[in-house]
Amino acid sequence: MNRRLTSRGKERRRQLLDFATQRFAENGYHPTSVAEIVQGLGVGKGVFYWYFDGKEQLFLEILREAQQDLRRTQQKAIEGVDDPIRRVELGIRSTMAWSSDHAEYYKLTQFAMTEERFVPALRKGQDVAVKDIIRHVEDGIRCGAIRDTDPLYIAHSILGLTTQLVRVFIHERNVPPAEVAEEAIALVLDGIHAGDRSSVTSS
Amino acid sequence: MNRRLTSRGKERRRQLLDFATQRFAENGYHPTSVAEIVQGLGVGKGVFYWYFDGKEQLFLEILREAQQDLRRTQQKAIEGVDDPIRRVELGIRSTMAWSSDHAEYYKLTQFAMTEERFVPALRKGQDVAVKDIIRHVEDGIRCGAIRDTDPLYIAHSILGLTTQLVRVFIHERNVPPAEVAEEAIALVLDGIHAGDRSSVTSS
DNA sequence: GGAGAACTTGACCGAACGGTCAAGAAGCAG
DNA sequence: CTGCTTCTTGACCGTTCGGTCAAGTTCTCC
Repeated sequence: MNRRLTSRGKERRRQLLDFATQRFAENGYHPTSVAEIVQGLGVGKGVFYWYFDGKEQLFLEILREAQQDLRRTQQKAIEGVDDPIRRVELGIRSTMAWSSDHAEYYKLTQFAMTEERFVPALRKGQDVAVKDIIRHVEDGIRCGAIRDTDPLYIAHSILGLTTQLVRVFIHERNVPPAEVAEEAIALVLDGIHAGDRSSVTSS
Repeated sequence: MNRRLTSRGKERRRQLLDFATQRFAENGYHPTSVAEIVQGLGVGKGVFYWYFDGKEQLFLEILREAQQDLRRTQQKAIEGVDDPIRRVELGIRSTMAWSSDHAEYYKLTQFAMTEERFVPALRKGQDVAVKDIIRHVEDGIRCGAIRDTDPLYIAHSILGLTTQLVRVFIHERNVPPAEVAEEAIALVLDGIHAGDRSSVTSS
């Protein structure tokens, strides 16, 4: 579906994307019908199919946009920083901030993983994220700042720990993202063991 | 729906639960219809509604059983062990083993989080898991083996890191669970920083 | 063997879904 | 105003879904 859109058209498309995202996140993909989406905007059903091929394409579009936006945010956050540990730190911090601003997107990802047809789109995004982290981790290993373990494990550990803390503390408990980021970074860098190895945890 | 079931009845119920679990995991909850489930067992539709109130109750039942089974496995694994770090370790190890044997449940959990009506059931299970971990963490803090950070953060960090490694390495890459457990434990205990603090990582 | 409980059948139902489309309104360029 | 594209309407369609139920079969126990 590639249509020439006027500025009014682009605006409509945005409205549809935003409202659908909100409803999908609040109530789930399947329980949210196309009829509900267009009713929510007070327009006819044809509007929806003017801008999108169907419900599925709309959903994929939402995923794609979110992945793109998060990655841009992360890259902006670490640009100009060389220290690999620092880059991981800033990546976590910016992810927490972004996730706090885009709570809706989390549930969409969760759901997407449960239906085969959405998995490929999702995997694409995660692969990019992991590749990004791995680059920093490998730099860190090379310069001796990070333990010499398979970077893939490390990258996914960071991803998993971060994701869970985002869900539980930011989305479910409304803890400020900066605060959660501090804890996440401390745990990522030094684990749960007692005995500080003085990670440079600037605040 | 509380029916007196003969042994034949119990067997049927099991078949329905198992087959539905498999299909939900493979293809998603919504795309799997009740009709498909009963066809898969070669029985009439009435059979389904003899044993369950509906599709939703069936799904909740599957979740409940899985949570119960995992917890029993964990408790069996740590019984008789006193050292808190050791208990966390064994908890992770048994979780990895169980997850490897029950790959289907992972996707079900993912999905359940995306629809409001399933969240309460899920939360109940997670709360129990967190409470279990917290008990060990508090013991660990008390005896100085674990850093003095909010146990809630630590518990969720462990949960999140473990969950992610399970998904990526056990479910997606078929790495042996024992191997993944080793990495998880090392990362949980000591973080990603270089410089071993000689966690007693027995193999 | 008889009675009642446990189980099974499958046609059927109303509702809801994603999606289509002929028709028309609104905006804009010439 | 004319003609073209963009945008909007909402009735309508075929399909599928979760769920019901009257009827029939099988099991159990006395």
